[in-house]
Amino acid sequence: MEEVPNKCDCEKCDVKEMFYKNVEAQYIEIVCNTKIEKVFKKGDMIIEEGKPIESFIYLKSGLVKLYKQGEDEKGQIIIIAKPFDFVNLLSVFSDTNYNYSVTALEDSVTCHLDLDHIKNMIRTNGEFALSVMKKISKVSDTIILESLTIRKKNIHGRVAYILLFFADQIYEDSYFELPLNRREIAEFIGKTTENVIRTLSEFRRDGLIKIFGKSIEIIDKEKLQQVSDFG
Amino acid sequence: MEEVPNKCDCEKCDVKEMFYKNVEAQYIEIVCNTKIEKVFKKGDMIIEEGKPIESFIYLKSGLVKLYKQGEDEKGQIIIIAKPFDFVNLLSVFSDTNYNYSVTALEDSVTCHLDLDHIKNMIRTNGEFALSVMKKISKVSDTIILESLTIRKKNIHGRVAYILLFFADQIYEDSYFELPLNRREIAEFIGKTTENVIRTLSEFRRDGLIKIFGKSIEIIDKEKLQQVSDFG
DNA sequence: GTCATACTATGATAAATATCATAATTTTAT
DNA sequence: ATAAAATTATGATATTTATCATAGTATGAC
Repeated sequence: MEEVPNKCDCEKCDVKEMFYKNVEAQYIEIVCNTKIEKVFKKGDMIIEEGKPIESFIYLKSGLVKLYKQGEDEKGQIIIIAKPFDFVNLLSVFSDTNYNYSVTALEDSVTCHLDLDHIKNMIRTNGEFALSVMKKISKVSDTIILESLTIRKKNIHGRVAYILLFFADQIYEDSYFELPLNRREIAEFIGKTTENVIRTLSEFRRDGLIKIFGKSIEIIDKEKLQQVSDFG
Repeated sequence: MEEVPNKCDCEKCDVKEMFYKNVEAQYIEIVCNTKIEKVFKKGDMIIEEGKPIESFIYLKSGLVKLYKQGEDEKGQIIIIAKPFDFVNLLSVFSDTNYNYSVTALEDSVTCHLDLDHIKNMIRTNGEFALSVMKKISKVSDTIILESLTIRKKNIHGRVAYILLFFADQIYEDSYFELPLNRREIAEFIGKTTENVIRTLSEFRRDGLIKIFGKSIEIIDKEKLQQVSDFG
């Protein structure tokens, strides 16, 4: 992991949006001057469960997984987060230590803002406070509703859902390279690795997808959608 | 449902705590004067999925369930909320309509505060903003972590977990009346009604609990805890 | 390049859970 | 009070999913 101090110049940054819309210039200055960017390679751990929460972190580029690693058991993936989904806002205002870990699924860059500065801005700027609140609320909502959606499906529905999730929401392409291995998909959808593999093989046999190792091509999207919806 | 306008006089109210600690007297006045209390009978619907979010609601007394009701399928219970767990803060700052429904499991009283007043207070009072944020964050965290906890258990573990949840966190008594019927327990833990019933019967046969209709007495708490932890 | 290790794959079997059927019991409505 | 409806209960069976076993394939370390 590499540290790169940087000015606030990211395109399409939600946080910047909140800043520029709502925050006076001198505060932007302070926050930007203390901002740190960190560069992570695929597989690097960004946040470790149990460690103290020291800054306000969001993802600038790349892809990460949030997960919980219980003792020797298998992990549980909570969400896959893409850029500008905040990474650590689940507990950042309610807890002192992380309840989950975050690992880079692809080479990723994170922005770290001083937590006290952010809190000061919330204290002194109401519109900014409401923006942050809206963002937190949205992310929590998404996690909860997605987990309910997945939980009512059988394994076929769950695997189909994940494939469409990557195709539609992450890569916007019917051909993509899976950022998770089969075990991680299993940890995301709450099934065993073997059955994830088996289900993918079935989808391939039925002509719904093509599999080239970690690469997937969705062939019959309509039918895959049906499996996701009704499975 | 009965409407009762009321002053801010509730004991142990988290919101009042936030107010008195952080908010100037004139704001308290405004919020209190527009506060409405509503009285619900067991089984009454408090919030209906899809309806617009019009106020900031929290539970003063009683017990409620948050759930999602999909078409003709069975519902999914998200959490059981007790007094001073806010009821509607999951989406209140990020959405215009409810993503879930709320129904009273016991006779309940809710407090309704004008949403615009609350937002104004957040705008004008930083400490209050941080308090609200902390509360939202905490509730979301709890929901997410609880759902992960349940999801890694088998049916025995899940039923044991629910029984201990009511005994320890809701009623603080090893003897209590279940506020959910067997179908609702099933909707909470994501298993079928029949298997919930069967599991309760097994626990009874094994001497872990006694069952008198909806009333439960936990006989061997240590063993039930083991089933919850390792099942 | 080769070896070790992890990942993908598939079959056989076991275990867990859901579904279907039926009946007793409790609750609700009239 | 009684009928209807919902809930609780249990057994039999089917289905789904997990586990165990084994092997091929890919990947990384040296």
